Amino acid sequence: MPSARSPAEPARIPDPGPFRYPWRPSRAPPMQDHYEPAAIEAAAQRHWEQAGTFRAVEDPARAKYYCLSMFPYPSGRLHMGHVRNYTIGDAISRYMRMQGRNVLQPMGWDAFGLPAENAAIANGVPPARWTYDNISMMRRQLRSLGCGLDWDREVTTCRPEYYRWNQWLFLRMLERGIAYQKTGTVNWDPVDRTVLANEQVIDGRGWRTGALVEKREIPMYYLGITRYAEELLGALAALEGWPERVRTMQANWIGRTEGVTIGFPYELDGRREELRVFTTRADTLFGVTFVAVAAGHPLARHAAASDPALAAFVAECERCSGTEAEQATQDKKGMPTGLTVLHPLSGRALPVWVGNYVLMAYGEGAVMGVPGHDERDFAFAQRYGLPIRQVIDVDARPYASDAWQPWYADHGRCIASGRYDGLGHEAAVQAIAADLEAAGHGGRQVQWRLRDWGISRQRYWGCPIPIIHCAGCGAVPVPDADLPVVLPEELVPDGSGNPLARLHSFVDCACPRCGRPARRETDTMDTFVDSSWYFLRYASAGNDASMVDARVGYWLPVDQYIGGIEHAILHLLYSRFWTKVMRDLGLVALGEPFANLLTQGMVRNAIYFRKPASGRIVYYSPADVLLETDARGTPVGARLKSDGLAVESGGIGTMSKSKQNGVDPQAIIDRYGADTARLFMMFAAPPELSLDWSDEGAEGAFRFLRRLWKVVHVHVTGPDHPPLEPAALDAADRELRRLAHQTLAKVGDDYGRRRTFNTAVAAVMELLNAVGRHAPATPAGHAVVHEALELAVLMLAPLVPHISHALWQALGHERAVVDEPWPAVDALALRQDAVLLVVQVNGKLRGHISVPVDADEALVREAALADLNVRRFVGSLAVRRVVVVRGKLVNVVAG
RNA sequence: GCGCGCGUGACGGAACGGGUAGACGUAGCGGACUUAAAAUCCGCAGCCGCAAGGCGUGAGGGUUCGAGUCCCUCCGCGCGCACCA
Repeated sequence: MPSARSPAEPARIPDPGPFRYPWRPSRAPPMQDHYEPAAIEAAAQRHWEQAGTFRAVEDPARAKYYCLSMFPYPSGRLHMGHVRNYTIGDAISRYMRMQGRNVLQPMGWDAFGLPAENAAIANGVPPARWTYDNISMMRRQLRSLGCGLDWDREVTTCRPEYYRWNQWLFLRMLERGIAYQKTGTVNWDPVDRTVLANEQVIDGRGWRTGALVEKREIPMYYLGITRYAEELLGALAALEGWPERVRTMQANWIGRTEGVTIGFPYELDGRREELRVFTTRADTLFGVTFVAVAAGHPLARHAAASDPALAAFVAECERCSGTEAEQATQDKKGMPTGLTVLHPLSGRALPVWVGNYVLMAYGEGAVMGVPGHDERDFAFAQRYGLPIRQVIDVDARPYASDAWQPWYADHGRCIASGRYDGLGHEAAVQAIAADLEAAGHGGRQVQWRLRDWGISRQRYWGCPIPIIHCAGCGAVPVPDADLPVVLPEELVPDGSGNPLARLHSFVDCACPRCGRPARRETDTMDTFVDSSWYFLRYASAGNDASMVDARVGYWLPVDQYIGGIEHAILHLLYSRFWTKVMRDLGLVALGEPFANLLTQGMVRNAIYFRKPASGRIVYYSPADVLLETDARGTPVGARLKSDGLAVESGGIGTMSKSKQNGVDPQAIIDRYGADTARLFMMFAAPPELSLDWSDEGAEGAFRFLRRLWKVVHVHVTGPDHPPLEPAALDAADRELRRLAHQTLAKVGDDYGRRRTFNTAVAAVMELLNAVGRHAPATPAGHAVVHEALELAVLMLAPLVPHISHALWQALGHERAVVDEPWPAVDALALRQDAVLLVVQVNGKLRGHISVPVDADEALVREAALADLNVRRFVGSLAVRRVVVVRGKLVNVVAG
């Protein structure tokens, strides 16, 4: 996903000032000679807790940095995706902290949702109990991971003190008409008598009952996100800190299309009506030979009322159209309604068909059929024997209606179109739109793909919608003074409808308007509502008097948001919308909540399975499989450890329960420590790419930390050394020192600008390898090693904070490493006398030359041409040109 | 079908603005240490070749002194999504 490469950190990093030499030749307290992660991780975490290190306090004098990872759904245990997400966020947070920023890194729980109800159905435990238990478990796991989180700002969306503000803002939207009621279609399980989520419908049947799912029209609440379509689309361009890919996806989802709405007049029961369609190809209007409507279109329903065959077809269309994707894959089918409409310009009569490929939700729910120039209409016309008419000419190419050619859909000049003949695409669209408008049959229009956001869910474990239904007054908003409408937490759903609806103490109430007995709304809100503003609440934590307060002005926008690519559309779009609504209500000053976005890749693992003759595939955990390799290490087969028999490889896939290829992060933390888990996650791949789990890789990360520990141990138990004097070093010491500062410059760039933690780790590994090879001959040499080790520990501190905490102490420091500033690069250390240049002849590598760093081009050229191997390859050829790239290479062009 | 990406050793990946392809790690091989194994340390390691050298970044073409990187065509894989009219 390189297009989604992390953007540059736009904020200016303060100048750290001149380089200082902070070392004291003090002896550190005695150091354990073995790396024992459990003990040092507990000690480091205890220190942060006692010092309140990560408690964020607003301070207008300091530049803030709001680093936010998407909060988890409390499903039970942390999975590797969480570990990756929170390690990336923590690394960025700790790095920015070292840069002197006032960092806020909060955490919370997206605690409402369907899995809690499913668990309740399976185990008979109230969703609340299950959810709160999971939260305690996962909070403990997050602490053991060592994330620098401000737990004082924890947000739990299933708590009334949070969701009361969902209700409060919903009422404000209702007052302004942004929230409104209309009917919507839901999946109805006739056996369980309950509404099913899309994911609970499998092949058109209810997941528990297997009953054929029916469609039902029920009243629901909607949020008018389409009013913000223009702004949501337009503002994308300014979100420079977002991956291009996500912006494109959102733009496609919002889907702005310019076209023409065309009304086809008809008479029905003596009344003059118009069938409206939307098209981007108004220039093909004279090629229309039929009009197709969606199964849910009023005309289709009208015709079906008196035609049983059509009624059956309409019912069939409606049954299988669970999702739009599903509808997209089915065979294109249709049926005539027997009705006709008139062409608005030619007056010709056109048949009206019902087509299963026409979407009720987009445009007008009807399309004009132009088989001559639309591939889908062409197939439809061929199947049902409808006329095909050419009305666009492209370079006088011969048109034949027996087979589709791709160029039929190209723009060209109108023919057989009366007075529009000869016009090009744009001119024809203009002219036809103008004439339609003059005739009162339509005109130019902008169409959006985006639809309003239906938030009603017929489910228990969610935020109650604050409405009371009164026989006399209708749907009455709950008065602000009566908020929150508290969700009772002791109910246990059993799969047959919403248990709230059967709880009289919840449902029975008095109408706030007339006082007569009334019924409380039992629908709850879509959980995307909860996650649409939690990032604002972190900045207003604990405020019982208002939804948000002035602290939002300090912390927002989020400087860095980190989460999975699967949220690229819905969550991020809803959050942007919600923020804009709050802005328009005067609650916040900002219009976009997330300045920079990092979408992390999936965590994957190998998949192994057997497919027995009985047919059902059985998956095996990679931990239970032994790989066989040939002499070169190429895998040739795999066997199950338990029975020694072969298993098939299913490649690599996202970790999932169904594929049995998940790895429990807790097991890794228990075995190697949190630092190893974190280091492996950050080293194995750049954050935006998918990451493949590898036991050996985790082992390798652990090995590196153990070696780091050992190198520091050997150093601090070695001879004393004087303070570093950079000016008086021998060549080898100077070289190590140059590498150390070069590495520091690279790692700072990798963390801050590129967000490529994997290459930063590789660079520190190289530095440590060099330190291991370096045999200091003098006390001054030990001072250089000391500096290199200190820099290594500081550089690794954002990634592996626990071992860094311990090693920093061992190197003789009283202040905790977490409070240290990011070290400054010593420009003097980077200075080199000579530089090695690559020499090519005709673009091929033929040698290297060493030249003074300030050598001019003539000197470099001369040195290159003097090189023996260069002379050998140039031979008798004439040197036509010598390209010199300063500090890099010389290319001798000969021929 | 459309849109957006991505194809580099056995594997994960590196190569940042067109300038030494394969950093770093994993797996592998050889050696040291050990009664032995593990751990650790040292070394080898893209392919062909004794070497000199040649060939190599999915395939083919182009631009350039120079292409993994830019452009075109094709193939494969992944993700997203609309039969969007």
